[in-house]
Amino acid sequence: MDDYKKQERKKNLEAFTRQGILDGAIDLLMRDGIQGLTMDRVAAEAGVAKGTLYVYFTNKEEILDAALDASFDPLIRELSDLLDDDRPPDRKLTDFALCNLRFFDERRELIRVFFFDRERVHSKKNHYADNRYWAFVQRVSGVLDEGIRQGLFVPLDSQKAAAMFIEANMGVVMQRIHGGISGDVEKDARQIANIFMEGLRNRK
Amino acid sequence: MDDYKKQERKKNLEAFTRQGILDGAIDLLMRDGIQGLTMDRVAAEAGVAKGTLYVYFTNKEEILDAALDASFDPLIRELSDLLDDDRPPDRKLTDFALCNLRFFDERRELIRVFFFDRERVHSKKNHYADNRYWAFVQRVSGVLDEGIRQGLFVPLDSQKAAAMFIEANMGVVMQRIHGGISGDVEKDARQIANIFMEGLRNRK
Amino acid sequence: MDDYKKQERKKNLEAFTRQGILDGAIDLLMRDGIQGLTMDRVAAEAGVAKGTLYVYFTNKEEILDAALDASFDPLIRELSDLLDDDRPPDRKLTDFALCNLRFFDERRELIRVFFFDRERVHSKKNHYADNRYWAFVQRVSGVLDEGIRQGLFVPLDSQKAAAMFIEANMGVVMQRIHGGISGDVEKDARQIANIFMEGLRNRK
Amino acid sequence: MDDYKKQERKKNLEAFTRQGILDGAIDLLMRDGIQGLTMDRVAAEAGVAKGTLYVYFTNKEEILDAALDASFDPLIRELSDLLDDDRPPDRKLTDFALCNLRFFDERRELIRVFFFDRERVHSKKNHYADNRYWAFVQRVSGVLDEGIRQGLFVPLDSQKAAAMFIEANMGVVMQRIHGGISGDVEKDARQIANIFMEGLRNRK
DNA sequence: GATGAATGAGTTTTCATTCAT
DNA sequence: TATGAATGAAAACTCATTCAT
Repeated sequence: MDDYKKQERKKNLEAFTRQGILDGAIDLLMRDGIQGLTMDRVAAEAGVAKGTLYVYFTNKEEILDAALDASFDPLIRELSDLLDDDRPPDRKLTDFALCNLRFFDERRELIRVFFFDRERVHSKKNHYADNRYWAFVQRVSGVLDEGIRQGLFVPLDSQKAAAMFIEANMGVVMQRIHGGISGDVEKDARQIANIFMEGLRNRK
Repeated sequence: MDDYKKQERKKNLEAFTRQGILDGAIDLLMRDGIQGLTMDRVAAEAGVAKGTLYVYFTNKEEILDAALDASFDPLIRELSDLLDDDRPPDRKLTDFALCNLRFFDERRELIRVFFFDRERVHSKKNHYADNRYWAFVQRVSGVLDEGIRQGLFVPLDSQKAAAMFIEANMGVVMQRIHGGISGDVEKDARQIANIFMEGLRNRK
Repeated sequence: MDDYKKQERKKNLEAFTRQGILDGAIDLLMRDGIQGLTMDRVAAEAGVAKGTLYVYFTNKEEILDAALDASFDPLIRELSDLLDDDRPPDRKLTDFALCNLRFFDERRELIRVFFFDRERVHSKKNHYADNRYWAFVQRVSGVLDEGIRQGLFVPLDSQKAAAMFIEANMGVVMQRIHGGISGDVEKDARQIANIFMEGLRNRK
Repeated sequence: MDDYKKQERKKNLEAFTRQGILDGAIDLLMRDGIQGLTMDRVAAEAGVAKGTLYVYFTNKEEILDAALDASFDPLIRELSDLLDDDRPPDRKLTDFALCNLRFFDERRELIRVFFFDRERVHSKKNHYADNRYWAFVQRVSGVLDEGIRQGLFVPLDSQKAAAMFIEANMGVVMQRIHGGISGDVEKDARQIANIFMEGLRNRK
């Protein structure tokens, strides 16, 4: 076996162990929340020795960060794709809401993590997840700007509206979880987008 | 000194120490977040011995709960009063937003605690703060129902809309804090209420 | 009121408070054992302030000692009277056992205290309860000596036999408590005395 | 080194540390009694960090239990063997007493622990040491039953007699310790068994 | 690289005792 | 004398991290 292949294999093996640790951490995170994430348990869950964790990560925080990243990755990717393509702005908002609702319906434990993550976020500058959050605010704000430019939406502070929109989504997610997920996702998603686009006002 | 006065004074003294502990806890909470709240630090901050904490509170959880309660008490009271009086529903929404924005502008550290509280909340049934949160969802939902009854708003799932509205407020709060509190409060408050009531749609 | 009367009254009052504290301690002792005896609880039980305990007793140990003394006082007195009067030695042994069994049947919580007291006893020289225990060994030993002198019992090391006899009583007490107090007291008492006096040997 | 050996060595090392902790705990127990058994001191005595204790035992109670077990193990084993073999019943009683006396002569501090253990025992159901105590009562009771069957002993409540016998042993142990261990063991053991078998009565 | 035994600083909690009023 | 608020030393337990193998 030549050196290149050897190195390749090694790299794969490493990636494999690293992923295993991360998977264990994510499982733990979804099961017991951030408080339940101890190095002992991560090691046990991943089936490696405690010391091994420190071979792949410098400390607990790094594992936590990576696990959080990985947890939200499917959502992030989906939302990203959605915002990237060429649907009309109003459609994008509805689909954005739909994605959110679906994601948390299936992973309701993550809502806790989501909020907690923000708590961590604000205690430490330049946190990755934080950046990601604000990146989404930016992008939704871009969608709104696009709608404004197209004359679809009224001119307004699109950044604030974007933040509002994202949070409003979380509000409905919490409502759904709190109430045992009543009502179908599509209807709720439409309502979110609707209120944002049409408002509550009855124009008869 | 007669007995009544003595007892009165004692009661005041007691309340004083208790409040001191609570103040210390709140300060700590706002400075370092929930993770920074240790009994040692609370005692130091309040200028009492560690044991004294246990004279006034049965355990750490009680202090935390009381501190959280106390932190949000001014906001809760203000919002409560506001929702109770006889303004028209649309005005209530604007004022609600205004209160929120003002409160967190001045106590921006509390936003972290606010979110974290919810994290704690969902891991433990029947938490007080949780009840308080959902009580507000209920009351805002009541305002919406009133507006619907008056023909002011279109009929919709008022509970979900209420949750959306409250969260949307938090979204703007975070925006303001993130961006260094740009723009005046009234304008932002009006925008929140506006989007909810009128929507984004440009009707030319 | 003259000075004498005043002082008398004071003394009575003092004795009254002291007794109240002791009564509270005894109740606590019987309810929760020695581990459950804290100064806080004694004060609450006695209906006085914590500080007051230190007016009447120098420290916790003194209260504990006094309470233990008082707890076993009825037993001590009864056994004392019994050993003092002029029954024949063999009768004394039976009656001794009977007293023991009856006492602990009604106050089974004290058996724990009894054993624990010995634990405390041996960790500290010259403990009162300890002395009392050995005093009883002495007196039972005296009864045996009397029986020996009368030609009733065979000559033997009466001190050791006395200790054996007292402990054997405790053994049956524990048996009774363990088995839910089966069999009547008189029969058990007679058996204890019998075995000691007649032995197990079958002489056909 | 092959895998088997490695694992073997590891197991030994582990057992070694565990035993070291236990030895420390036992020493402490014999020196200062149960009250003197704190995790800090056990760690210091065993020459390990406090945290290490929790690697090998889940909590203090487990250490205490294990230490008590280990302390009495030699006695338990010896008594067990003795009761198991085929000596005649009366011989078994004498030998039982002899074992007891010898054991506590050499480890006189354990007598405190022995009694205290019973205190703990009765405050908590299904404690191991408790079972062990009552198991011995059962087995001695079996010896008595055997003697009765053989026509050696008079028919009586063998359970109660067994409890008496065991406690009587403890009485003599305490006597010996109290009096500075006067008289030789054999004589005392014989006396215990004798009183039980022959009684005190002088038959001329 | 992988291990896992060992660590020890940090955390919550208890409670006998003191002392100013 | 009586009070009870305040104390602080001491106890049990946790867990991220290190390091020799």
